[in-house]
Amino acid sequence: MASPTDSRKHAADVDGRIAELLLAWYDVHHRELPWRTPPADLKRGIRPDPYRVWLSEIMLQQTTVEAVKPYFRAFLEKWPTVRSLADAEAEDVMKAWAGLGYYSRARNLKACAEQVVQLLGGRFPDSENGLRELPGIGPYTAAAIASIAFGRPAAVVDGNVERVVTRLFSIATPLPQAKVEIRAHVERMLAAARPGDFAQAMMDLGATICTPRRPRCMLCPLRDDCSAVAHGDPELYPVKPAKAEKPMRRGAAFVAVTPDGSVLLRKRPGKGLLGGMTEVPTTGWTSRIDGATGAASAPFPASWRRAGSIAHVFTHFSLDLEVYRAEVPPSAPPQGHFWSAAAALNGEALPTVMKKVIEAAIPGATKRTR
DNA sequence: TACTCGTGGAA
DNA sequence: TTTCCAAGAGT
Repeated sequence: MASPTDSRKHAADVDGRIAELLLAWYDVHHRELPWRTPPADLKRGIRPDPYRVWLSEIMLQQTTVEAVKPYFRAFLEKWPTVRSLADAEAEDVMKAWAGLGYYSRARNLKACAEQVVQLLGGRFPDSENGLRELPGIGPYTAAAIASIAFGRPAAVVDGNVERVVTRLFSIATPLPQAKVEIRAHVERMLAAARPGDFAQAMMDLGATICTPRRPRCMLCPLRDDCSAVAHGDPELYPVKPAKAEKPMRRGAAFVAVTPDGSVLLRKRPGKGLLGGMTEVPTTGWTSRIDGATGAASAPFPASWRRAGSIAHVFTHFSLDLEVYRAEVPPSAPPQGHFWSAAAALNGEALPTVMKKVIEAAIPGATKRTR
């Protein structure tokens, strides 16, 4: 009969073996990503640039690697250092972020860069607690930067880690209640000497092997230690609560265009949905409309004609917008509005939903180069 | 704790 | 077509 002490020692052995297997797999199978310092470089003493680690982690929040890549490259080209980003115009940052979604991240990104430069001498904090003080950096991102950029043994728990760990240990507790238990497991496995590689290895495993659907268990380095593989179906984990149904919202959008192709735009409020981004004039997005009501709610009288409609899906609601177009002579813009020249349209801080609206009214308008 | 907050790709 | 959901944070 094993004593409690023996039991704990056995558990520690298992955790240590898992970390070693995972790191050995990562050395061979790690993904090569623009923001990543590969393990061979780390072993040669090359240190990651905290600015790049931070920038990538903010962009990667709830966003796929493939979506982030071009934005990461563009940001690094425009603003190679945290100081250059701190000195940037906020509007230029929003323009560069347009299309990536979750626009509060862009506002917090700029605010964070300013704090790092003005309050911290241009250097990111090297501890979780220090990082947590900065805007846009929560529990996950603080742990990720501390471990990847500074080699701190922080427990990095993201969606990948939640999936890998709940499967490894058959944790049936639903998220988010299971987070405490997941974190405890990660902290025990962390004893390894390579915290940053361990975190990135867990994420690579989750992204390429231990996937949400149809996990490739036959290729998994942790297969022999995985409780879900041994006892049942890995796809059962993690257990998540049922999601709420998305309500439908409706509205009308108005694209006023001059003979030379300029389009009337305005800025949305700084906070909330699409905060700080640019849009064409629209009605509210709650009421059901008909054509007469739509044209009557335009920003000014004009010969508005239906140009079609667009559908867009946000995180918590779906939106149908009727699109109206009017040819108007050049004039002073209404209060709070501005004209964007045809050649400048593509560079505006237009979220995807607004590019859809403008495309419906003026095909090709947002795809022209400046 | 429970909402809010985007987008596009995969199955 | 529908559904899921991706390196979460702020309130």
